[in-house]
Amino acid sequence: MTRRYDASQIEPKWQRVWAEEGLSRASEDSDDPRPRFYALDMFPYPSGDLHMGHAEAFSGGDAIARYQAMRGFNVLHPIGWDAFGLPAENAAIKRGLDPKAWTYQNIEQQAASFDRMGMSFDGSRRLATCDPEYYRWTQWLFLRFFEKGLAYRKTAPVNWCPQDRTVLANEQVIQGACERCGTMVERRELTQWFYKITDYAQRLLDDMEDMVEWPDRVLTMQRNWIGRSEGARVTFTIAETGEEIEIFTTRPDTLWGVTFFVFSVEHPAVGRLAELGGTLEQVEPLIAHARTTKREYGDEADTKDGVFLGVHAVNPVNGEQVPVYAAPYVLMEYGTGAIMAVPAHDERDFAFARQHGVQVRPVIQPEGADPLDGDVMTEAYPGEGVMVNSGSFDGHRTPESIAEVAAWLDDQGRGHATVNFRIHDWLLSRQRSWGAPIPIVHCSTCGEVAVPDADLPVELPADLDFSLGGESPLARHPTWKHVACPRCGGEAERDTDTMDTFVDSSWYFFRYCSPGYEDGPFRPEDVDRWMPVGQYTGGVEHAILHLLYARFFTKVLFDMGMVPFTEPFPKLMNQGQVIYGGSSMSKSKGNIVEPMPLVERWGADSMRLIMLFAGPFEDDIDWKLIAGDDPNRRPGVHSWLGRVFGVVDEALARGTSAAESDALIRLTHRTIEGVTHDMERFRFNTAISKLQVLTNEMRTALDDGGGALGAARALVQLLAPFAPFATEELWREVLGEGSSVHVSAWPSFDPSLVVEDTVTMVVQVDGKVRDKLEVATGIDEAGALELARASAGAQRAIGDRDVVREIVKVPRLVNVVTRG
RNA sequence: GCCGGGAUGGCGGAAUCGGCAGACGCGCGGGUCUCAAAAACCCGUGAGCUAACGCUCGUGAGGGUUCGAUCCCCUCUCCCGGCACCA
Repeated sequence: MTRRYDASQIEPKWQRVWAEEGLSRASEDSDDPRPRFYALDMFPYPSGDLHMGHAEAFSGGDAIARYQAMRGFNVLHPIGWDAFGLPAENAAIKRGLDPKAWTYQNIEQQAASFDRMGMSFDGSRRLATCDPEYYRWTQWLFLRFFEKGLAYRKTAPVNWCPQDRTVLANEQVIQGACERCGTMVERRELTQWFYKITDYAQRLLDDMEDMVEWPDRVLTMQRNWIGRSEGARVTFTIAETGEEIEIFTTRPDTLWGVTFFVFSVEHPAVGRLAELGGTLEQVEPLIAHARTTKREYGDEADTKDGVFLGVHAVNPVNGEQVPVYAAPYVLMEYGTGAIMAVPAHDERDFAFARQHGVQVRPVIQPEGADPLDGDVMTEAYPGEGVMVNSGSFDGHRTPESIAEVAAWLDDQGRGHATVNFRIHDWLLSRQRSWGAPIPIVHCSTCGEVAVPDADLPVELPADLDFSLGGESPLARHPTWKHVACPRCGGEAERDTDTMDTFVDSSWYFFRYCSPGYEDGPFRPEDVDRWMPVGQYTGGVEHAILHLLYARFFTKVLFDMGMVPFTEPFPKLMNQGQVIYGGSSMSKSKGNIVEPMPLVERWGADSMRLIMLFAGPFEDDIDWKLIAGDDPNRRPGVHSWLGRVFGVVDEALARGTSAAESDALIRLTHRTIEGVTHDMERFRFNTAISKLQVLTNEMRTALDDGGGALGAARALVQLLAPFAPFATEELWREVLGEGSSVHVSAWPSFDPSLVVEDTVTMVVQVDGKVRDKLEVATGIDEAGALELARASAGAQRAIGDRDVVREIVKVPRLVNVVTRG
């Protein structure tokens, strides 16, 4: 009597049993002999219920966690929520909801959905970054950074939405407009808090050399973001005022080719110099434009835009005076916000020079080509060559001369070799109220004063008014900010900004090691035991921000002696996105497919198998292509699970009364080997296909009257990380095991049984397959050749032509080469 | 523009120390069962030629290396992702 597969009967039952048994709890028992494994998934943001992206990511992460547990590891697999941030506040503004209630309600819903999906999270370690007992330590860490000078305040330009009257993060500015109301944002100078990540730029770069188990694209993105350039800083002088202006260049060897000088229009000196030069009228519109408009890139007209300021710069290497311009093509945020322009050897400078009629003077001549002539050049020459018109450096070759000139500048006191980074310090303050308050008190006598550790957390007040107003709800609160200065006791005000949510997520993985710890963000011994993370799983959208910040935090904690390693995530795995019809799912496109209805209809096991069988884990899944448009169509993996129930049931019924065939035993061992190998490389799709092959062969064996009990046990165990509910049912209820399949030992294989005793040998003639022979695996070359020559297919193809060569690769192939 | 990754049946994908291209699944076609449908199960399914045995073509395009190329090399086209006036 074959048991029918019914997920709705099976899944809620085991969900309950596992919770009662505490199956997923990591062991802190010091007598536990098992090695530890930390399986970490990027924690979700609690806006609404789980979406398809979560279903995909966590299906993979959970498969890894369950696999490692069966491999004999004591697995830590925690979950939490990245729970501060804009959506909660927007819900409050738009719909008058309490952000805290909204957030915790969503967390409960997502937690229930995770349970329903069979995720093996250790529920005793659950956290949310908006819990006061969590952000207490976010604030504590901020103060440690502050003490070290790694958190500081400075005035910087930020994105300001005049409609919503608030600062926005860069991510919240879409094509120059506020993501919420569509208003063009302005740039405003505001005093903000920063983390000094630039101090760690070189180390963040260097340590990537050893991170061989990260995806290349993520490493590349981080390298580009850090943007290291070697070059020199050179000091120019404004002829009319005598003030010195430093520039950064990667090509000091072209200094003798400078024919003009350019400030970014946002450079603070521009207004003053334009006034002096009598060109303020022409310059002002450019400055105003830059202030209110997001830069458009790739705009040809913009590249050549610019205004002569009416003043001149003195070139330190030859004393020449060159005209000074202000132009939008020079970025305030890179280098010093001012450049020396060498049109003969820089594309952008060349375009600008031709537009404005500035001289082009080549100082690098390509070897073995016609000499460059500045008057007739049609494009810049950025390549290598020999220096000319460069004083005593004439005849020196680039690129070697770059360092030579830099060293010479240093000797002369006119500049110095340096390294420039593109990365900026991390602006962490937000004029938002659903975040961790910055634990600083501003006192008119004492200045910036740290809130004493004993007074942490600085808690958010419960009664914030989220209606739109002049200042943030926190700043507007009638009493919250007014406190006594911790140092002098005088009247003072709290900082009313909160921290970027990326601060919250830069250390949550440490907290999981010591849930509820009262004496610090984590207990160092716990972190020492569990970390670094064994496997980190999450979306590639965090390739730069979160992963870079978390690496930065870890290095700072290392320097403080709090953790014994400098990289938190040696292994990183990025899942692909779930898209629909070639583009991302979104409300506006109306193409959102929800995972939970799928789970209710077909079961969590089927949902997980659909996700992992669809293709390589790191590739996108186009839901339209793999599932079609009919939600009631039975998924193929669901039918397969039904067949698995059939074969396991039948294998048990037959028991040992019928012998298991040698072929099936060998296939079972090959499957164990193959699936194990695939799990190590996250090739879930091919692992599942191997299990399907085994299922099909078991079906055949049973239909032929044979046994399949050994194969059945292996199948159930190997499938357990993917389909935890169905396999538990089969393991305990059908196979009658006393304890969970998820704590059973991952099956091992006998290498001697992995090798087939016969193999198909391909017989080729002139590289084309002409016959296939079944031969013994251990066949020797002479034997193989003899069989091949004699085969009907080879005879027919060779005909009466001469055999000129025979290639034998035992036992797989013989290729007979003819000439005829 | 620069960097990274791709292109294989109707579809998702498999196979790379160079050696049977298309595993596994979806879809589709045919069949069994059924009054019928669904489900389940069985068979078939790259294209073309052939009565059949078989043969030819085929992994984005072109070329090269090789007995043999989806795999290695060169040139090109297109697609996806990231960065984007970075001096």
